Amino acid sequence: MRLSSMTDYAVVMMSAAARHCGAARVNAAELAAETGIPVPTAQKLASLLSKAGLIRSSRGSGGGIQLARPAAAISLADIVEAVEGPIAMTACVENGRHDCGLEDSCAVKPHWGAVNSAVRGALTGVTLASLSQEAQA
Amino acid sequence: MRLSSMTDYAVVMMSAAARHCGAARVNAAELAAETGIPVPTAQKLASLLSKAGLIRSSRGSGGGIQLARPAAAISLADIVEAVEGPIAMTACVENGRHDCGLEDSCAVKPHWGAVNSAVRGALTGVTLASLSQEAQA
DNA sequence: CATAATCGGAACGAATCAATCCGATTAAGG
DNA sequence: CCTTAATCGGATTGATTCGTTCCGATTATG
Repeated sequence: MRLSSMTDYAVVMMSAAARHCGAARVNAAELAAETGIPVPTAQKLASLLSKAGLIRSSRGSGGGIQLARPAAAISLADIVEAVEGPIAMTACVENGRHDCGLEDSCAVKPHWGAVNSAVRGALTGVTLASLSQEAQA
Repeated sequence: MRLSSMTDYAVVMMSAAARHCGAARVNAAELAAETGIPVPTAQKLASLLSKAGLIRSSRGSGGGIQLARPAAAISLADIVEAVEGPIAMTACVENGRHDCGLEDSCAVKPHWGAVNSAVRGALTGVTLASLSQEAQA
């Protein structure tokens, strides 16, 4: 019940990118320096986020990345799914995996779908824009 | 964003125990045989669930375990916290851990509390009684 | 056309997790 | 009161996944 470090870094990185939204392109190394994330890790995250369509990446010298969507249109669920894949609490609901050993006799299995939807809804309700806001403390 | 196998097994095991609620005591080996969970794993889970106060264990010959509370009063969040510890999406909010490297400059940190509450609320809304119901499919 | 800087994917090492085994404790039965 | 039986509890081993790092392919610039 804890998201991986990669996802945590991805959220921090996206938040930093959101603050740089004005600047057309920011390279991954710059974001890494600001956030403290190791540079290779930031590059790997940039690849994942780019493939997921959350950011647009420009190659070549002077290139960099920028948000593909407004920060308000990017939810925490999007980032989690981009890094960790589909949100699935259990291996039962994964497609093609049948190593549970119970399968049909498991009375709990049919209920996981509702749980997944509830958790996903909770994460969808949090937008990147709200995460980028400064703390009110 | 996936709960561990131990938690998955714990939910299945608690569901099986709920169905045996009529029988005063059921030993862990019996539940393991019904659910297909390895016996040593079931024993370890029984220890965790007992320490968390979700089940009552009776030692000695003829002993076993039984639910400490009605199934409707046990939520999925209780089981998750019993096995995996407090629900915390990130290591930031863990008490005593300060290995993030960002700490104060992290603008995202203050918002994780709300996310944790949202997810925890989603899990609290699912009771063991509803999980024990047969599938309506 | 040559150069430089970037993204993309693949390989290595470390840490956590899951499963297993053995000892201590406890209640019942003779 | 003693023996027996069955259970919890913690410690060890192995495997899987995660995190990090490095190298090659691509692309805009000078």
